[in-house]
Amino acid sequence: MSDVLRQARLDKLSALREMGIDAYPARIPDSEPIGPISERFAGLQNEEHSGHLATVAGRLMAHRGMGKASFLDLLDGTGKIQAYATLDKLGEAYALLSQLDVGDFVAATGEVFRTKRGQLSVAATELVLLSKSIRPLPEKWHGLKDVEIRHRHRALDLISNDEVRQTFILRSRILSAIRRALDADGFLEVETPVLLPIASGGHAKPFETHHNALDSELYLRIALELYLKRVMIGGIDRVYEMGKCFRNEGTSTEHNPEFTMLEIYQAYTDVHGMMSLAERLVTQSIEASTGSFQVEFDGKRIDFTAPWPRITMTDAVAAALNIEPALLRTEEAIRVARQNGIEPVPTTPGQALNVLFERFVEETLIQPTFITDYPIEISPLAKRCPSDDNMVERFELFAAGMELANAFTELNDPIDQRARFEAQEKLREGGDEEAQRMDEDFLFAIEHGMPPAGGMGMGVDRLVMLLTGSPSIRDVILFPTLRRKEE
RNA sequence: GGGUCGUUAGCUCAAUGGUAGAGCAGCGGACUCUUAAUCCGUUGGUUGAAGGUUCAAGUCCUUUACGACCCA
Repeated sequence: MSDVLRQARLDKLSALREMGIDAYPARIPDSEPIGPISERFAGLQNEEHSGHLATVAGRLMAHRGMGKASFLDLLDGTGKIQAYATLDKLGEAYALLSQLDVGDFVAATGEVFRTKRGQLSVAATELVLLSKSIRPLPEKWHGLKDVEIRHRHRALDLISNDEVRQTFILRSRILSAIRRALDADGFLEVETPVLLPIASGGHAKPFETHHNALDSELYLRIALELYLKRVMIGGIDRVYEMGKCFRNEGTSTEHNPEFTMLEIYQAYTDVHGMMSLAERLVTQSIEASTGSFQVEFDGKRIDFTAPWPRITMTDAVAAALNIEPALLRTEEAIRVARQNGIEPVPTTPGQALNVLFERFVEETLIQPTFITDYPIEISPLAKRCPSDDNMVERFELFAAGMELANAFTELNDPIDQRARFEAQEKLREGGDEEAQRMDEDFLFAIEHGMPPAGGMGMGVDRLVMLLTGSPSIRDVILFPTLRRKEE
């Protein structure tokens, strides 16, 4: 950057030192939050004085000098208030103003009053520099728009763009609403390892790392599933974890290599229990955050009022292609895929159904919709449907064309589970790098008996995207993964 | 991985292939009720990087970095 602006502020630092002022004092005046003051004196008439002496502290966001009087806008985490600084009230301390810049932190003490023009203000009798900034903030009116700077230097984005700050406040409220809802239902939040000898429980390539002291390769987790099930096998009937998972793949508006996953396991229920749990969680998140069940997202209006429609994958694909559902349950499904230009041509009916779904249905699911009954070959951890050996009891929840959640009646048959893992390893040998890994430690646990259970995973970032109307996952992750830039 | 678009002052943006500009911020001055304060004056540039075409390149071409969007 041009050092001229920085140098001007460094010169002010020197000037302050000569004035005997510490620009970064360790002891600061006691102050009160700005927001409550604004609320308390909202009824103050123009030119009326409250008689209340307040000290406020915040970042200087604007400085309007009038010669022997100045107006300072101070912003803290709760709100903004104006300080009115005049030569006659401040005396020699008024000289401090000439060394202040927008971006500095300042405390002002004085009586709360309302100006002629109706602005609630503090008539400063004392002005104290709390911390000096030596770089200029982005421009006050147009703010910071450059997406790259916004992501690389999120602090500036948060300062400049109020809606960004609001998004992350809402994110926090959504997360705590989820925890509150689950805790109230008797779920226990646990923490399971991030560094694993084998990354299983999902279809994805993991990040690899190395443990020096153990001299062993480790992987970053791609899912929480198999460890949470071990906890449930151990007798914690209702368990969840909300934490980072890592997938070694490209980025998009819906993908970040590290993302926040919520996984929930509940003994003595099934996929249907998970459906109503999904509806409850989203409903309570909305009530705790935006309060609005109608969400504007990417130009579309999405209505989260439950219950949400439920449709089988087979019926959804059949409707999209205008064919008979029965056709998709047989080898004919492969022919249908070929006819619709699917490349490479799937080898099993289940894979064909899944690819057709992803190609022709997924993006059309704008309103919240449960898609149920998934092919077994893409669901190695889910229990079979009693009526159809080729399908499993599973749903995925879609909204705005995005996958929001994924749930099953959990497979608790250890013999079948081993066979499913073996089938996955075969796929891996056939070149599918994302096929799931055999996890002997998990099999060891499940062989001791696992209760019947429902389980669900939910993409927390995507839920936050929808509820805050953010079209990119990078809008809801404070520090999204970016390529390193040479400076 | 492929395609499209973008990158110019601290920030937001201009500039037919022909002298790189504006607003805000900054700096100097005036101003005791402003709030995008106002008024006068003024500083600030390796146009992301490298190469090429041309009398002349921010602009055209090639390569490249980073970002955004779309596609697989």
